[in-house]
Amino acid sequence: MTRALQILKDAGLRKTPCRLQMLDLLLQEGRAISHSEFELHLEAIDRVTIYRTLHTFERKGLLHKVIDGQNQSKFALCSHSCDEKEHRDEHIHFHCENCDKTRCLDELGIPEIVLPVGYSAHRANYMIEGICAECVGAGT
Amino acid sequence: MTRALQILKDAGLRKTPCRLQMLDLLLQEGRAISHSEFELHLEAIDRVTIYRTLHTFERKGLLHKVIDGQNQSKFALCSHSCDEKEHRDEHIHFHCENCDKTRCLDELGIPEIVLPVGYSAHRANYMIEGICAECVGAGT
DNA sequence: TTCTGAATTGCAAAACTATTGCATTTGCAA
DNA sequence: TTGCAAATGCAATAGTTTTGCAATTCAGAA
Ligand SMILES: [Mn+2]
Ligand SMILES: [Mn+2]
Ligand SMILES: [Zn+2]
Ligand SMILES: [Zn+2]
Repeated sequence: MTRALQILKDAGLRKTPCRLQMLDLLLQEGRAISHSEFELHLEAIDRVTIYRTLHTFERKGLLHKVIDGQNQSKFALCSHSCDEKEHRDEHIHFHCENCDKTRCLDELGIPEIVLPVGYSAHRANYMIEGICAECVGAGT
Repeated sequence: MTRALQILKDAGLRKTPCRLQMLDLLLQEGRAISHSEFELHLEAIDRVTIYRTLHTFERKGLLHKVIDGQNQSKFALCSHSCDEKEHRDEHIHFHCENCDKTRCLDELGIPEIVLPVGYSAHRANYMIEGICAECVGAGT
């Protein structure tokens, strides 16, 4: 049984071509993917179905939305034990200014901050922009 | 001479009603403002002019773009010596889940991170979501 | 103060991004 | 194999940001 199929089973979701292709792309690329990038790879699939699948996957704890400062949401696989009840995706994200790819740095937690009196924190987002390992030293 | 006018002079920008009203709102609110919020306050001004003014101000180092938790862009006054050559806006931002207001925490720097080998950082973004000082204990 | 050219604006249109309604198709468990 | 809820495709709508261009306005020079 393929990895993508296992993920769908575990989430209690039906196996469909759109879902399998989207999971395959995410697994293969190992980074956050935008709606428009899915659209390019899934030629036979309707735009709307991709939007709906992204929402379903996010709700089920398969994906988390990554804010990378461009005006487009990207989505990355949740690595741990996220599910419908609770997401735990508090790690640093890296956006490459050269190739525009966005990656989860799962191993890097977000440093805690002491806030001014009166503020209370629920969630934090730490995003770094720069040049990724693939692009360093690679001209252009 | 009003504060807003002084800012325009210092930046070498012409005085126009749109620019003055936008700076006035930013100075009065002391927080990051979204395009749609400017649009509500500046009734006589065209949407497109607001977009263009935001870009101009950003380029001149008067504003910096703030990404809040919903991937929506907001804009806040630069507090220090930003200009056309260089922005220095590396501080933490706070987005309140209750009132949706976004503020710069200018006094809080962003903790540095050691990145995996090969990555190089240019800029960092640290955003906290939670409840702000104004909203804590204020029902609703 | 008046004049003049460049900067700024408004309006229309286009380009992008995301959501909704509904009829049809599909996956899966009984 | 069948029944039915879940998922999809398509058309339409809604929301956001950019672009082109003609008309207006600002600020410095005369
Ligand atoms: Mn992530
Ligand atoms: Mn700020
Ligand atoms: Zn890169
Ligand atoms: Zn608040």
